[in-house]
Amino acid sequence: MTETTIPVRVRFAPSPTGKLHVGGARTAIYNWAFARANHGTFILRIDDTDPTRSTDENTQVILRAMRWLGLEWDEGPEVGGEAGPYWQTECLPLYREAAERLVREGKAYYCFCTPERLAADREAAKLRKDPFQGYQRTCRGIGVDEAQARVDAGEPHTIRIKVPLDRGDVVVHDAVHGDVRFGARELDDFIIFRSDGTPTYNFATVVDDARMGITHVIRGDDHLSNTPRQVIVYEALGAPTPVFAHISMILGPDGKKLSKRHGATSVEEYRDAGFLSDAFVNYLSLLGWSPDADSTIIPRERLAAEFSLDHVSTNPAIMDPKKLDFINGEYLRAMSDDTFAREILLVQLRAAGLEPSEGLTHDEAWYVLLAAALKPRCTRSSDVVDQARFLYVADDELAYDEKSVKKWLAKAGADAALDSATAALAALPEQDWTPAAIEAALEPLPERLGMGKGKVFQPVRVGVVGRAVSPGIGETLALAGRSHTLARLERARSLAG
RNA sequence: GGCCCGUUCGUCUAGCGGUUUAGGACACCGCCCUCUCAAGGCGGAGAUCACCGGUUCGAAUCCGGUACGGGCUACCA
Repeated sequence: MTETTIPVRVRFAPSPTGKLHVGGARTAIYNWAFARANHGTFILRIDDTDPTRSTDENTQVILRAMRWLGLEWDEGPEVGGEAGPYWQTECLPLYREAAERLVREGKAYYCFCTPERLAADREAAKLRKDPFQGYQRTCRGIGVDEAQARVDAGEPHTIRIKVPLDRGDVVVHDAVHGDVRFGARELDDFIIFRSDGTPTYNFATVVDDARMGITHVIRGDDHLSNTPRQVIVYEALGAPTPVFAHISMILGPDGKKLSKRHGATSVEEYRDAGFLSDAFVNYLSLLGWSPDADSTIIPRERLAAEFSLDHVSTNPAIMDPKKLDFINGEYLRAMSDDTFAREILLVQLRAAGLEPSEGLTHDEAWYVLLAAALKPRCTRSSDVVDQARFLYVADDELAYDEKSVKKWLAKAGADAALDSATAALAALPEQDWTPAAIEAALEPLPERLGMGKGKVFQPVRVGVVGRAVSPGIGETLALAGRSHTLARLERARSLAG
């Protein structure tokens, strides 16, 4: 992007009023990637000024989600930094000081209008069809001494910013939208400090962003209209305005704002559903950004190296779960069998209670074989559980899928297929019980029986697996083991017609 | 009401005035591979670039308007 003379400092500032949503996650990813691509600093700040909705638990959930996403922050909670505090609730005195300083400097003033009065003014403006329905600057003319006296007397008051009368249009320099112009008449003297002594969002974030030396504010589109207000605050504070970058929203499949009724919305739900952090980050980063015309799989190193604001698209993106599945499958398949066995198989099987939490039920080679067999058949990590389940039930407790039995076992010829397969397999000694040897043993049977391959192999598969779908027959039987295979074939024989 | 933003295959996008019969990916369809299901390979269909006008020799690309969607306009963030 543009070359910057000062080092890049960006921040992600979630409100702990809920879990980390996919929209917030993408904002975090862009901030992180932008910092990395520009050798800058990525700051995490907790915007918890809303005490009624913010909770420590949510904060923890967000930190955990950030860690899971692999978005390590350089400054912020738990890691500290020069520009702290990184929690807005710890900055309350700072906001107060800043606001009072502005009052002293004549850049802000006390307002004694009651909410009722404001509502009435707004109503009146609407009635006379005044295009401007903002604050009428009622208290702007009150003398400094009088205002101070009323404040000292305990009269409820807010503090409002004083937009300079000679301030022209505000032009926001946005790295993704270009220059956006807001008419000077639209700006009103908005509240920066509430009567309860807390700062408003538009004030607190600017105080913090200025204090932290944020150079680029990358955030959701919903803040674009607030930006001119914030620019006024920067100017009052005498702080340089950062570059802004407003990114679009993420929508549900129906084109409406993403919400619970669309299914999973929080990062941890995706984690729990068996998505890989790398794949999830890859998918989300592509929702509104692309490095070139034809890349889909973008490792986070590449994202961190190539991310740039001028390739961020302006239009909202609809979340497509199918593509997420695809990308996740790609990452799964890209893993080595060994890694897949250790990080996916074992973890998932243990979570499902199939593998003991300590020790293993099979030897290492077995897991690698299982990994190789299952890897191309999974889109989510958790898919391995269902596919491996037949390997973890007792022979006499294996459940048979009704349709598969009907289609393959309860058919004429199935008995002959099972008998000859059993004979061929029984002749295979334990030490030769490998996928290749099993396939070699089974290979001549169809011709010998004068049957199609499916007619021979499918009854065997259903007999051992309980259903008609599994990895290749050699791998499947090798994984099941010799004795289990023979026991199951014998049991299946009774179901064959 | 006012202000602001957005609109390229179903979806994510490439595209920055001629290189475009608008490219890629997911999804979809077909074929190949094949003992099933995947994976993989090959191919196909799919977008009058929201609409209307203008600028230009030439526009998806620039300008204006309209429609639709979204945001802000709060003592929410």
